[in-house]
Amino acid sequence: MAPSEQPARSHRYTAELAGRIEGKWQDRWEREETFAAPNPAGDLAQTPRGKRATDMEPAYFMDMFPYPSGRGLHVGHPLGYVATDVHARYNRMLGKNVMHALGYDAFGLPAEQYAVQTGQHPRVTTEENIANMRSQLRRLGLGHDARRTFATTDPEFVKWTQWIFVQIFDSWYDPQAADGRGAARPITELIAQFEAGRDTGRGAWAELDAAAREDVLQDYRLAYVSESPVNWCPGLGTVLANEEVTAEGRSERGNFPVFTRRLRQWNMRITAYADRLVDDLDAVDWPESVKQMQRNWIGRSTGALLRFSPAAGAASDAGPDDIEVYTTRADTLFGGTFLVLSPEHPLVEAYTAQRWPAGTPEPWTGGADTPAAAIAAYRRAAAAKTPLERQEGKDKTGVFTGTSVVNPATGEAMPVFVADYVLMGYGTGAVMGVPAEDPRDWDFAQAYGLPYVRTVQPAEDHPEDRPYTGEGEKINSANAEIDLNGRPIAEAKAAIVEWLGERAEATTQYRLRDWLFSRQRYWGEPFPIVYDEAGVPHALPADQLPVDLPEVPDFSPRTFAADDVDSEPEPPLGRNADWVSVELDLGDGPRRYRRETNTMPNWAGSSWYQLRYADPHNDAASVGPENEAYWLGPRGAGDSGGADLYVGGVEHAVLHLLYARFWHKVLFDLGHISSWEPFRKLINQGYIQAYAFTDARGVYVPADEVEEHTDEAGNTTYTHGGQPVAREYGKMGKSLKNMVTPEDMYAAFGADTFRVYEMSMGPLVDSRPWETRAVVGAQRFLQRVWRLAVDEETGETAVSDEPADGETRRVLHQTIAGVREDMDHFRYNTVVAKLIVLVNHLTKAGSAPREAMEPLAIMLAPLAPHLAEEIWERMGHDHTITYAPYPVADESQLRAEAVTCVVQVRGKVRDRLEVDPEIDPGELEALAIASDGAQKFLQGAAPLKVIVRAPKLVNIVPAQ
RNA sequence: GCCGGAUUGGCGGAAUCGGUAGACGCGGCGCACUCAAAAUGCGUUGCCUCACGGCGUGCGGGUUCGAGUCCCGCAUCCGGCACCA
Repeated sequence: MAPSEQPARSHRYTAELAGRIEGKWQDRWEREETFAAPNPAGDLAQTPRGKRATDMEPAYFMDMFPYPSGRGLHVGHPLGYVATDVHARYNRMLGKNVMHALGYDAFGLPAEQYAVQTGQHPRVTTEENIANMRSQLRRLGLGHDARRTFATTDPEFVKWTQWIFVQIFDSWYDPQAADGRGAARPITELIAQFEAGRDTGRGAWAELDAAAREDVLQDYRLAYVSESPVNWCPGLGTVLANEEVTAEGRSERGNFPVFTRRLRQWNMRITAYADRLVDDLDAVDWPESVKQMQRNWIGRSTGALLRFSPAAGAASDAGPDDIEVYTTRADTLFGGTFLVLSPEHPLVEAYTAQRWPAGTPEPWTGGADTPAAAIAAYRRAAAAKTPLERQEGKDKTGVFTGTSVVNPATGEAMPVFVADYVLMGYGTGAVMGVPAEDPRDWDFAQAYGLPYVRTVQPAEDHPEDRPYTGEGEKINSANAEIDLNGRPIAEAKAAIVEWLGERAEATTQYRLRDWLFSRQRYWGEPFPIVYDEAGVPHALPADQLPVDLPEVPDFSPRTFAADDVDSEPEPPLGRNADWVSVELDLGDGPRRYRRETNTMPNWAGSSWYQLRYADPHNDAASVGPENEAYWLGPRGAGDSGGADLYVGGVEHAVLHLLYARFWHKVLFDLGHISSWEPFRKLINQGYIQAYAFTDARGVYVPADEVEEHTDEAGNTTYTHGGQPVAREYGKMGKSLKNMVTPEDMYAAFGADTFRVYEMSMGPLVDSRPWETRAVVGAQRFLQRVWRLAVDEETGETAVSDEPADGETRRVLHQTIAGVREDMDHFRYNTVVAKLIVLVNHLTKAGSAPREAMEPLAIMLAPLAPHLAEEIWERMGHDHTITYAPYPVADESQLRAEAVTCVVQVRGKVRDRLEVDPEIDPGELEALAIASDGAQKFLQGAAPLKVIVRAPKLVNIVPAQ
């Protein structure tokens, strides 16, 4: 519209004016380095504000940093960033030294795939995407310390990622260290122990050559190469960590089938930290659900290893080794009627008999003439199954080995089977079959006609034809030496392990597997590892880092048909022969080495970036000790240390968050840092979801063109171009044609309105639907604030220096008290509601006293920082509102002159009284009983009982 | 199957110490201003009932003077794990 049309309202708070105000303050914050937080030491110790870090309480708030994809943001992406920004701004006003910055997690497949398509180097694409994302986010007014930003792809950052890898490679887990709790120690300490005579398991250390010594060390290093079963994904052309494989046995990325193959790959010995990763969850303030997911993922279980010997005469002539099984129910040994080996178990051959024993039931043989033939066929079939197929249907199958072991408790023979319901990857890969107390063993016993013996008295209503896994007294569990009958399960477990002596050992097992750490990709960190002629890996010293990515003719991973099980991984870095073969001096003169050609997984950079924000330019250390201790260090006994707040999506509950905890603990053990957890408090923000609409063909139509209709019966229907469409609810995105972008919001309302709306929609942790038409509510609120402070006709400041009236003071101080409380608990939705109440009161009162407007501006500043700065300045302040002290409620102003007391009869409200807040309870009781509402029920009679909660409530119970 | 979490008006949500259920916002309805519209302001808005009044926090029980809130049982939905011995 032309200005001449509406001269009277030329100073209205429109999207256009908001945009001007926002740009002004964003420029000024940048120019003045408003959000620069001083470090105690190093290059970031000085800031324009001149405050010293050591004079302030540190507060470190983090977001899960973004992957700078080229696809652009939608309104859901900034939710967490706005929340941490609100929290950070609030804490600055409480006088804390707030560190808040944002980096970029920039290695990964999308940039690589884009590079493959365009031929452009992924670094170019990545940097463009980062620049683009940075400008998109700048418009939100996030108060980040720009000096602390970085990308995981920056050579300076890669250098320290590689350095940390070397630390992990050059250490082992000493279970004796840290007073028996266990800790990572330098590998040199282990070598010294071997030199002093510690058993290597492969002969005397002094007699071993370099390659043999390295073989020994590889069993201890926290980063090691091993040939072991891994998840090979031909469709992606790379191997994957267990955490990256779905329950269906497919890749989380791309949904390709994943196969188990034995390959030589890098691993991280995260299993060494299993106990601490479980136990230390008690020290952090995280959502219980995430803690539970991590506990489940680590899967600690306590039980016992039991050893079974071959039955005399039944075994092959060779006399095979004992079979060790893991069980959590050692108490059920008397009910063990058979034994099962996983198809991959190393003792399968040794237990395979020459011929079927006389009387072997037909189903046990799998129809084969000899045990060897039956087992070979069975193993072949098992190997061809994907993990998914292996668990599908859960029908138990297996074949008899022809051999039996002896049950040490009963003396009975237990036939040994091979069956694929037993997994090689857990426990010992062998289980004792106890049909009566295990549903899986029950199913197998049913299928193969094996007997069962109950060893726990089932509950009375328990059906006879079911296994019983509940509590109860032991039965049928006695022999000449031990009698468990009548005892509870827990006691029986301990007793049986003790009785078995040499044949048993109490132990702990974990579901967690070591972390497969190498990938066959281009766009990742190269390993800081070279191999000598003997194939011995050598870590590169810090002064030779970073190892930069080589130029290669083709970035793409070599992928295969999704079901091509026999394909071999082929790392793209191997395509540059000049890079792979290198001459280096690692302390013993220049020699020729071959570089490791795998790259690190995506998770590497995010496993330690929480440290780098604290000291982003340090080129002598990943993080300087003084800066780490200040920002992340423990603040008292029992405190783990770590960032004060970490906000991000719950999808990283077991991947990133487990890896980051693991690396953090290794660095702690090695003495590089003082904190032993990376994140003290974790909040998982909810998702913003959106409605999408499909036409009669099931094709998505643009959601912003859909019209809503409500008929007289109140039914709502939707049409697009006059045709009915169906509504569904889900993610926001281009493919569902329901994407709303932050830019749309800036253009229509301004960034402050967008921020306020996102914070007011509901609790941070809940998911909620996006509704563009509701954003106007936030805009109206900010417009009212603006109108209180600024005359819309003249543009003059409208704040008065007259004192506020009593009622305004009361509302103001109630608001301050409530808002503070809510801010402390991240309840931003109710903060907004309370500020609206205050603003509505001032609007209704028709006055804007400075006494109320200044606290209002400060309370509004974390949520709508640009508008708050603008009116703060117009109220005569030269300095940014960022560090204005947060208001404190004056208790003496909170008391009202009268309060409403409800009069209840049998808990139902029957009357209301206006009373003095200080009223005497006895007086209030008399007033309540005399009230019309109460007398209607009492009719003059004395009440049976009266509960008085002065001054708010009286509940009367009449006599009848 | 196991483990977490949820269920409150047309919609998002408040009430978290057992004490006025529905704050605040969207949407709806009405009014003012306006030639008109937008914007803004004011009023109203859980359901049933003309009203008096009654009923209401997923369902069924219980504890209590009083229950959205605590206890027992059930249903539905969301998330995670799932042959882990």
